[in-house]
Amino acid sequence: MTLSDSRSTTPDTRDRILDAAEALFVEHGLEATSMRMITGRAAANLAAVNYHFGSKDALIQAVFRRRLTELNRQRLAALDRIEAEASGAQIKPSQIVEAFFGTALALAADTEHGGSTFMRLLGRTYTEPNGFVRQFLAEEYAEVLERFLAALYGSLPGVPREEILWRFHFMMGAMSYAIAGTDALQLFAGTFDDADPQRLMPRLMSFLLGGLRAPLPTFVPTDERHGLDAA
Amino acid sequence: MTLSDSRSTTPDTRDRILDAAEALFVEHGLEATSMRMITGRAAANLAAVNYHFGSKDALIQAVFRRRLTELNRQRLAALDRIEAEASGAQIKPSQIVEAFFGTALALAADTEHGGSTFMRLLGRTYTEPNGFVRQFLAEEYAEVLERFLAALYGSLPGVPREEILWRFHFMMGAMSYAIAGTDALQLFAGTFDDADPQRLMPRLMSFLLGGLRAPLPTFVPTDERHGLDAA
DNA sequence: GTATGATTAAAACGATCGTTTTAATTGGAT
DNA sequence: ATCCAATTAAAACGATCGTTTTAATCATAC
Repeated sequence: MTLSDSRSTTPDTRDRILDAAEALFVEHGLEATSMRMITGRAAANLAAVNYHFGSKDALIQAVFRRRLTELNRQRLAALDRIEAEASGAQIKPSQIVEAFFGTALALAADTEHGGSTFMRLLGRTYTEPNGFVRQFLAEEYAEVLERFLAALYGSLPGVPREEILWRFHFMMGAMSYAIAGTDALQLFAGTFDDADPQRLMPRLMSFLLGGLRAPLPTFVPTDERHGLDAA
Repeated sequence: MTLSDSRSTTPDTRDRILDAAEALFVEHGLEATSMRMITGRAAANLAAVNYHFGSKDALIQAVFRRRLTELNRQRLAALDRIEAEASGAQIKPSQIVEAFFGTALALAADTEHGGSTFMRLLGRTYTEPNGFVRQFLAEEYAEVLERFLAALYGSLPGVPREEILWRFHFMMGAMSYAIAGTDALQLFAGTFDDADPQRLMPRLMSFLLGGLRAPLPTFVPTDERHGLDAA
């Protein structure tokens, strides 16, 4: 065997490196995390990363792929189940939203197996400037996005697809901030006591569905202000 | 004079460095942008950054402060105007949202004076892991956030403040992705033709207000699934 | 026990980083 | 014209980066 037996009682060097890198990437970012920081935290030799993964870039991909493959598999499985239960009938947008974002939030709530750590990393990586990371994420997400967007199109007939695409993008942003919330919100409001992850899910879901089902914007071609009526 | 006369016909070295750094920070990120890249693009000597700003960190702060001070000044002015016109009466949440996010989007639509460039940078910096950047942004935003959150609390009586705080956070995430949308969405959906910045404003506003005014989540203390009714 | 392949250890590689130092050049005021 | 402060230019600093090389150690099959 060459790589990743991965079925041993104590985590081998390869897994320790992945865990250390994941945690450090969240804490300092991809670029600011050095190989020496990673191998130091993993109690491995400096050359171990290049030996097991080939390069730092390959390690970054391995860190993301390890979690992302399983997350997207769960997402597709949830969508499959919904579509099977509907058996051709109309699917509610809330079901689709919950399948996509609920699965992610469930992983983000899993603090025992490092899922929470990874989701914080993933949330801030959607806007990562690093070119190869962006392309890698795009490829990893291609199938899932295609499936879920198609499902949303079908569940919201009459709504322009561009509008759905934008709103899905907005929902991704809200989710990203929701997951990173513990980091960012404490900077905003001094004391932010209610970071109960159990409440985060319904909070985000209400917000996302409210935004998704909001009245369509009335675009005024001139520079006249748009008229959104009150709350 | 010691620094920043800043009223000359041709941009001086200091301004050229700020513009170059701003553009490079968007393209490559803060850490991945080197002093040599900055001074090279600005047609300045390598030592010019340390001479005019003192350090790279100080330059980063200068890049953000230059735009952020004016943006937040406009935001507070818009809020002042709204509260003056209301003269004690109830203010609609849509007005507050538009004052905060509309001002930002207007800056993001200003491609002539680099406002668009900066807002893309700002959006991805909210989740920046770099410690000193986060603290700097928190300080720059402290007053504005306090004012706007207080205004939202007043305009949404009966809604728990924690809920408003979270939803404001979600709105920040949606706006961040909205501004970075041109970058990120083209990775998602292959051809994404409708990036008309004129339509972005009403699109985002509808979504934000829909999310802000969504029904409050019903939190179920057990692990029972939450019941959000359909679309 | 010994050979063999996988892994770890230790040291060094060239490159680039942010910063500093020293010198040259500029532009006004006297 | 001359001095002086501000700015620019050029070169080097030590530190750290990702990576590679070479040697030592480990585990296992024979």
